[in-house]
Amino acid sequence: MARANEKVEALLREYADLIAIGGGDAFKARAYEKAARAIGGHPADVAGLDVKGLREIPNVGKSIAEKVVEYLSTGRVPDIEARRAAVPAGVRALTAIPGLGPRKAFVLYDELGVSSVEQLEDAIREERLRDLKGFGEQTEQNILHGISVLRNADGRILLGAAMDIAEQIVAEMERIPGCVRCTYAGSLRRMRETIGDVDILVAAGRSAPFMAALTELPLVADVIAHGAKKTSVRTTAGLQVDLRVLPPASWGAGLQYFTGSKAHNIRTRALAVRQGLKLSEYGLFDAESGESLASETEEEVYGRLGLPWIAPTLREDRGEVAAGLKGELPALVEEGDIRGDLHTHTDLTDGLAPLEDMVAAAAARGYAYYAVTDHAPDLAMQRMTREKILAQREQLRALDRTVRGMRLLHGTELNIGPEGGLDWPDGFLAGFDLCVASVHSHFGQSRAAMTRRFIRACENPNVAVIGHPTTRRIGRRPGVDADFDAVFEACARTGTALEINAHPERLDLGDEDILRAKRYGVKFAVNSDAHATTHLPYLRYGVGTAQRGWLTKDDVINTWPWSRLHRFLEAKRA
DNA sequence: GCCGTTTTCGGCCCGACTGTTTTCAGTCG
Repeated sequence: MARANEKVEALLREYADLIAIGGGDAFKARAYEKAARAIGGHPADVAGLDVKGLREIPNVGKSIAEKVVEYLSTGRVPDIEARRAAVPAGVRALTAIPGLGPRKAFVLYDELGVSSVEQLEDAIREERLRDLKGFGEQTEQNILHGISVLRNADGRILLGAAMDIAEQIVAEMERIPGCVRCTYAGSLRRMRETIGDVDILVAAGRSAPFMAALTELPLVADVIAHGAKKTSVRTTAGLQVDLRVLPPASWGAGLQYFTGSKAHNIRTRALAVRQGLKLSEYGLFDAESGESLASETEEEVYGRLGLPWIAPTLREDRGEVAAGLKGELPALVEEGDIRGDLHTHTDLTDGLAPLEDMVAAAAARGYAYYAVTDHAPDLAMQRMTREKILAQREQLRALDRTVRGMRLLHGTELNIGPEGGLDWPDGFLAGFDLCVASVHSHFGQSRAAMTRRFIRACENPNVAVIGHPTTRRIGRRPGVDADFDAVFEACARTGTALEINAHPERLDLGDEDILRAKRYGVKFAVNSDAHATTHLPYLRYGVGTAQRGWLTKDDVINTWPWSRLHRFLEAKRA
């Protein structure tokens, strides 16, 4: 979604990096980083704000607000351009190499004139680095290795892929004698949509057996660090995995610390400091006496700080600590609250499994209702016809009489055409229990046309849910450009739910958009979009994303009993 | 550069690991 916020965020991040490289005040660099993040996550478009409005955003003060206004009105900020002139862009690119930070990057530029990854490789080959203070032969090797890592895997991998690896490693660790507890932490536990590295925690008396076992796993390609408290490896897929072994008595403090986020930890540590306490991964201590006050469970640690336990998916410093202090944390939707999946496919279109198999797999998950929503004819390659979908309806109704405890819904996933039209006329659509409508083509329309297109779809009385609203594919394709605030408003006005598509390549809507949409009073549907029985469990990632958007059961229509969901669908059609 | 239930000045989270040093700086999370 192209908002001015993202551009401003990138600009401020660049400025922060340039300050760090230039050897400026580290706290100043961090101030710019904090402001960048705050603006990136701010719900309102900063393009419409003046200095006063900008300063109401946390961590944005007079100086940054003025730079942002200047940037938005003229496209230029002289201070930043001066920094750019002093430090070529290539030097900043060097800091993307793992193990090479701003200080060493600047030394390379200052002493050797290196200002690109290629020049750095040449300098290493010519052995020009080892004469520099703080550099040596090993550093050369580490940088070369970092460059190859950078080129092979550009950083983060999808939530689902990281979860698969983490769960394998956790299972291996749990088999080792002496393992008291083991789980994954970090951004994975927070259910971020992409994962930079996986943090595994073990509670045990001795660390050595676990450290050794990790380095010997077949999926390990490379041992990055191997110590008593921490071991880091890189998997064959290029994912970094950090293992930490903690004494069982500090499990809760360690889990809290390594779950993060960094910003949440800074917030909780600051809260501790104000109470004369010190919070580290080993526990919550009295700052004066050093006495340990809490460490065994996260509940104790948060409790001693005056907070209720905060769900990991909320720990992004989006106001969860303040809400916790006031007792106003939302009762988040949980996977167990989901009563049915409202967007699934069968092999009648591009799914892999026949109707009976999908229904059996859904029943095994304990759902109260389940919608089959195969593609409609405008997605031409699916070759759908009225006859085929009506035959499926017959088959589904017959199956419904044999399945106990689960209501089957016959639906379809319609295509929202370039003008906002749908595959079938209203009369035919009225025969479905539920229609999901999604954009599958013409991604490049103008913002105005795309916005009109979504709003027209919302205004169709048969459309209950807008499927994967931005149509992004994480890491492959950005979302379409539309005025989503206008779309969210239309959804709220017409009683149309927005999907939180749980497929790990989509997670669409994403957390930031969910937070924005919720302000309009929109309802959501967390759906798997399963094309195979094995996709039904993807729902967990959608629920995690919904939690990251602070959603409760009441916000999510497929947690509702059928009677309430039915009324919601009927109200739209009335 | 930002911020304030100790504050408009003086803090700003904290520890592990590595490689270079011989007590520490840089990097990372």
